[in-house]
Amino acid sequence: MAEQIHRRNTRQRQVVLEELKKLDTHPTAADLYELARRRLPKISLGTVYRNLELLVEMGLVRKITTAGGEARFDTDVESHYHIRCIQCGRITDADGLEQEPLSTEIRELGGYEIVGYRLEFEGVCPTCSVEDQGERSSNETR
Amino acid sequence: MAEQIHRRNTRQRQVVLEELKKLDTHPTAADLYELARRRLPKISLGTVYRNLELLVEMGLVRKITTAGGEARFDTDVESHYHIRCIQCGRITDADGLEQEPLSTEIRELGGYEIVGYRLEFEGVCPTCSVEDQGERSSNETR
DNA sequence: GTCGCTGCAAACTCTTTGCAGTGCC
DNA sequence: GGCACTGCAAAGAGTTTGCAGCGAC
Repeated sequence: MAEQIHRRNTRQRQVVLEELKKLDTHPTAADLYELARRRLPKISLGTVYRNLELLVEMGLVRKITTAGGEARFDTDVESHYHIRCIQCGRITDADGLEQEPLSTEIRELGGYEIVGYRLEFEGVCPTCSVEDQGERSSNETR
Repeated sequence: MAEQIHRRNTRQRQVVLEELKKLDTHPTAADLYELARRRLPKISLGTVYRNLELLVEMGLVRKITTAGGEARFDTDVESHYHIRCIQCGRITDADGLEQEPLSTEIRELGGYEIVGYRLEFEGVCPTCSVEDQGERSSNETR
């Protein structure tokens, strides 16, 4: 269980991690694929996924799974909250609010052994907020 | 925008809602499809999805999108927290903890206009907890 | 009779996986 | 040189959608 797994330091893995570190925008796997492809035109999406998974296992990357669907990735491994734009899905760090450790009172809930929690704020990002103003006329229910 | 949309009260819609009301287990669309099929053998999964979407729009059903992937559904429209089993994905209501209204201080965060938040507890459900005990030998990393 | 809804199947999005070849250690 | 990793492509899960016919109102 605690056996050391051998990992190679491949160019693909380096590039994925480097591109992710450059950003603070919480890109999706597809975003990173596009960025990595500029440097390694033959890299495949499967490789990006496999490397992100490994990097998460190695503790270098955090995978953010929000209500929006696609997973997003982050090199800031420290725990912090996220804000999700309910219109475009963009994820931003909630700076200023540090994630509080789980209350020791909440170790058991509904028969579950509680190990953590995820808090996610929902809102409208500045970009979508501006677009809303301009789209008042062509508004649709869906 | 506020125009009245005419909706028919179809058998399929009734059955989906009735089956959902019977449960407090937060079934997935596929679960409801199976249940509905016992009463309407020809119902299609697409119809279940379409009706769930309509019922959500009508405010009769809540859609729960957790970190786990599949959406789950609930007729308890009142806001409350959920606990997700990190092993089997089961969702349970966090009884006893009422969802607190969003603090008036948090109306703006990182440039976002904040409209809400979602809090989800993570833990191991009673069933998986028991299984863990019995599977200590055949444990795998993945 | 109208048109919202249905069943069916195909399509779509995101992610994972099987395989044969490649290149890191 | 072994084998972790790659590119490619196909498969998989969950969900949506186009279409012709059906049935609630």
